[in-house]
Amino acid sequence: MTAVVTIGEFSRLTHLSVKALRHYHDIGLLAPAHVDPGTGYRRYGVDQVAQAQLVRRLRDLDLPLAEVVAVVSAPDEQTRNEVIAEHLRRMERELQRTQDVVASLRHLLEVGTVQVAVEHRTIGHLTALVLRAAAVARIDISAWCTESFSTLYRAAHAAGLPPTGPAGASYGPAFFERDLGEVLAYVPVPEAARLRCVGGAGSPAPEIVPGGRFAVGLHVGAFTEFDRTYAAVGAHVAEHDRALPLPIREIYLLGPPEAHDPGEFRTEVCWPILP
Amino acid sequence: MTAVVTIGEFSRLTHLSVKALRHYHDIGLLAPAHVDPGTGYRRYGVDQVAQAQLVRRLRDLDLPLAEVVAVVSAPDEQTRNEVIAEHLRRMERELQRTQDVVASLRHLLEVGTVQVAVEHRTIGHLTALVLRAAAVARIDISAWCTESFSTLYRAAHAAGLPPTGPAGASYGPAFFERDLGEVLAYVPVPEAARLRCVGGAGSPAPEIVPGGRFAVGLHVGAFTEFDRTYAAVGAHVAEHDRALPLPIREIYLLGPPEAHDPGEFRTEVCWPILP
DNA sequence: TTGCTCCTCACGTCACGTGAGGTGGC
DNA sequence: TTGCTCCTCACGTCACGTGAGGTGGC
Repeated sequence: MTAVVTIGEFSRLTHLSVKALRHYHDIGLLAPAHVDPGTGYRRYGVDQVAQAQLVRRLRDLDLPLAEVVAVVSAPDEQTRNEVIAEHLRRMERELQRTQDVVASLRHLLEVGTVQVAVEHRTIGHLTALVLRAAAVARIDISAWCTESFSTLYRAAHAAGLPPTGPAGASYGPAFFERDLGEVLAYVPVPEAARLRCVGGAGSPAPEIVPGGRFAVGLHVGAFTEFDRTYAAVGAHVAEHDRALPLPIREIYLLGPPEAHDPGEFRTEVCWPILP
Repeated sequence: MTAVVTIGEFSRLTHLSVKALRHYHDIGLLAPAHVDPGTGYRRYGVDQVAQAQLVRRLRDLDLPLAEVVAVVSAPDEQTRNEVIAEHLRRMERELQRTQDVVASLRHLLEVGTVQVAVEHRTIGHLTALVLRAAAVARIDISAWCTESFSTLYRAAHAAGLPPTGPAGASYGPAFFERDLGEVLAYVPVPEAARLRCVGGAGSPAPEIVPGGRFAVGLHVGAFTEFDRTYAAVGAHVAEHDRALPLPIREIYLLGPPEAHDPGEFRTEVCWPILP
């Protein structure tokens, strides 16, 4: 028989607040060993502290409660450790992003707004291997692009189609206005590809990517700084052209995996305008 | 005359979502240059993008909106940079804490619960220099203790009173149950000190710290691991003694600033019990 | 004229914290 | 018996996101 303690005692044992303990009971994580049916008084067994210690550390790492439940009720050690490891990787990525933003903020405060030369260009229709998604969240865009272009280049290579120009992607208005919207990634291939059967089932098939008239600015640097070139191109358009409510296109002249230093990345930002 | 754009265009220029822009307008941060009185349509000037870029970076760093307002409306560059710098320091501390918790989690998963030898001890009344606060938040406890003990040791030294034993602190029940409660820090000094006029105005004065009967366990290691020894001592008390609803005392046998490696810290955790 | 954009509520999210008002346990 | 602990609502926090329902602009 292990001893039982009141919620207040258990709080002192575990360094979890009474409010938190009641909440964990409400959601089914860490239910007390016994609840008095008349008074509702909670009694915790001292053998529950081990679980409480785990919960406390996971919450201190901001693991969402739903995942804490998953860890605590994991059928085996491996499942449990995988949830934790995935969260630690998420935190690593967050840290990297934070460092990028700090650098970007420093850059903004030092340099102020950037000057970007904006040119007008008519882009023709392109034959290309295409991947699209109806709703990509802005936070996921980097991972989505990495994966998509990897797939596209592999498919082009497997089909013996040499890319005929830089890859690109186009972003629907909702992607900016709602942080969630349609994205299309493409790798240009020879026109003749359309006549051939390319890839297997599930592989990207050749399509026509429609062209148009664009105001174009060259973005030099990391993707975290994209808004600065968008601001320059968009401001130019607002002052000199008529913007069209079509997707904005980015053309990746130089980027990963070829370039490793984000400072070297070169991307054209193409803003659709009235001809 | 700078051009004006709709909220949707401004969203594409700045990479701030339309919902976020409306929210920033509501709270008075980043108000549009013009609002149509009839329709409520917002029009932003393209010269507002610079401010928007700053806001976006600050929010990406999780600076609270109230402080973003403070930065954006700072009277001078120095005020602005100080708010930002303070936030960056906060983030540094957060990172350190996160790394500590990761280590602590790893330790828990590897070692499991710790064994702690618990002894019973009657502690007598102590003459000591004392600092107390009615409500210290758990997150602030480390900073509060560092500052308090620094003050106490300086006061003892200035008054020519050599500490007669290890320093300690006592934590009221609410400190654990509500993550916010009374804390008292003390440094023991010779009894004769009570007869002398010590320190100047505002300096801690000598007092009697009441003793009592305690269950005592030795905590070896970092303060982030405190809950493990609390669990051991508290469980022992629950099984063998009657706990009293009095403050729990910690006695700092070895800690900062003398020891630098948290692995070496030694602290006694004293749980008040019925004699 | 027809979509499309824009508008304003009202409510949801997440993990508790903050009281209010009341009762049981020692 | 007297505090003290414990209980359950109901609401607040923070920075927007998610619709609903409706109107203006090109």
